[in-house]
Amino acid sequence: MSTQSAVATQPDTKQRILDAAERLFAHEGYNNTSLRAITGEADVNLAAVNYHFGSKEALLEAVFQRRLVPLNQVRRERLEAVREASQREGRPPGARETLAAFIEPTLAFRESAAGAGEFSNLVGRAIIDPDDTVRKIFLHHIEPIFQLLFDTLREALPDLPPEKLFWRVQFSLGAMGHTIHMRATGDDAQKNGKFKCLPHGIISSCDAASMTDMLLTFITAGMEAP
Amino acid sequence: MSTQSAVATQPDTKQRILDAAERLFAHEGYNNTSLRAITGEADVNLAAVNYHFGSKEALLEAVFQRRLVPLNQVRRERLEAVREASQREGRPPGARETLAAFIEPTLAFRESAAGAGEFSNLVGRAIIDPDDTVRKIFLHHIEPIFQLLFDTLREALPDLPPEKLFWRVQFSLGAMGHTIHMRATGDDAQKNGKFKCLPHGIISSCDAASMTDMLLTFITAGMEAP
DNA sequence: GTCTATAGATTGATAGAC
DNA sequence: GTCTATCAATCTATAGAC
Repeated sequence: MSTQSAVATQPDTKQRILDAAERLFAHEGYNNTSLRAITGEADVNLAAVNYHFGSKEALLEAVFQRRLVPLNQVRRERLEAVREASQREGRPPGARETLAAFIEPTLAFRESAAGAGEFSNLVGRAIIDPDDTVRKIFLHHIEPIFQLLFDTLREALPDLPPEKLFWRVQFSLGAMGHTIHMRATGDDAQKNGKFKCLPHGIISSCDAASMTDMLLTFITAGMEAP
Repeated sequence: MSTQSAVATQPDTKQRILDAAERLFAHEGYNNTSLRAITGEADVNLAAVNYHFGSKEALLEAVFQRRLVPLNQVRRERLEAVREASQREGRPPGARETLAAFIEPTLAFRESAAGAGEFSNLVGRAIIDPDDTVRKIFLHHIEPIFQLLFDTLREALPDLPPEKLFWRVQFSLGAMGHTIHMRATGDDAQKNGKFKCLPHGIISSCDAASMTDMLLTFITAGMEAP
């Protein structure tokens, strides 16, 4: 990406590490993924990680950075479009369109770029991941956009006390994170019988569009509850 | 608990290990908690874990077993009370009372017994924990009660297609798990500035009663959405 | 039942040849 | 930039004295 002189030997080593790390972090979790697993899957040398990124934690940060910057850009544009439309038409923003502006890019991101689906799982995991390392890096990235979401929702639901709004947003994030994570592991899970909590052998179609719609319907109703 | 002859030297070693493991698993996560940390906190010897429980995984199972059996008993009784009342009065069960029968014991358990609060955090974590070990043991315990919850909700919401109901229950569990986990880490988080996503310095009162009420209001509205 | 000591495996990270 | 070899730390689990 940088020097002009280089006819670099393996121009995609960094990318391959990022892709493998993204997939494994999303699938196995940060703490359960060893550098050896990553370099093995990326088919690069073990030492390459520390050469290119410096440490495992810095690699995680790079994984987030690569996807979250453009994703947050989309979310920001959509949230600001919602606010501008509401100002232009002299009405408060709708709760559902506001939530959609935040959530749809997250779930749709899965189809947007090769490998982005794995990252979408990682986001779903990061929202709920109890681990401090993952949580800290992730929160740092979403904090500004979360603030914008919160402010827009305050306009959409002016009668809701801010404290209640805060918790309802948390409920929504929990639902979203858990949903993405279940989608991520769902395919394996059904084969492995890990999905035994799915009663009566119901097989759920979980295409992005219908999932997003169901989730938005659910949390919009919850958000607008009296 | 077993032999009658023993004047056991440290009758509470097992309990102390269980308590320490419960607290650390809930607070740090299963994979991030070493046996050394547990035995250090419990002030017992490292080898005592394997002597009393056999392995780290068996210890986790024992931690779940100790609390989940009585907790599920309460949930079962409350869910069956809801069903009986509905049959007796010739009406379908209410969505909110059904959800409350499942969720209230989980969040109220915190105040019920000494140390149970820690376990409540562990449950919140287990619902959403991506780790397979935790998830598998936990799912095995809640599967029957989950089935009962699902069946009762089907009666409460007969017009909702089962597939949609399934996902809405998942949304609710995600919201609940995330909520418990945030409550668990919230106190530390506010001090450490980890709660930076909390906009404008809003301090949320998170006593069990108001949290449960807010959560139930949210997910009941979501569950009853058209 | 409790303890010390240690085996045996895995981890993140690094030094140095090429 | 890539590789081998290895360090130092950590982990779960166990053997055996007391």
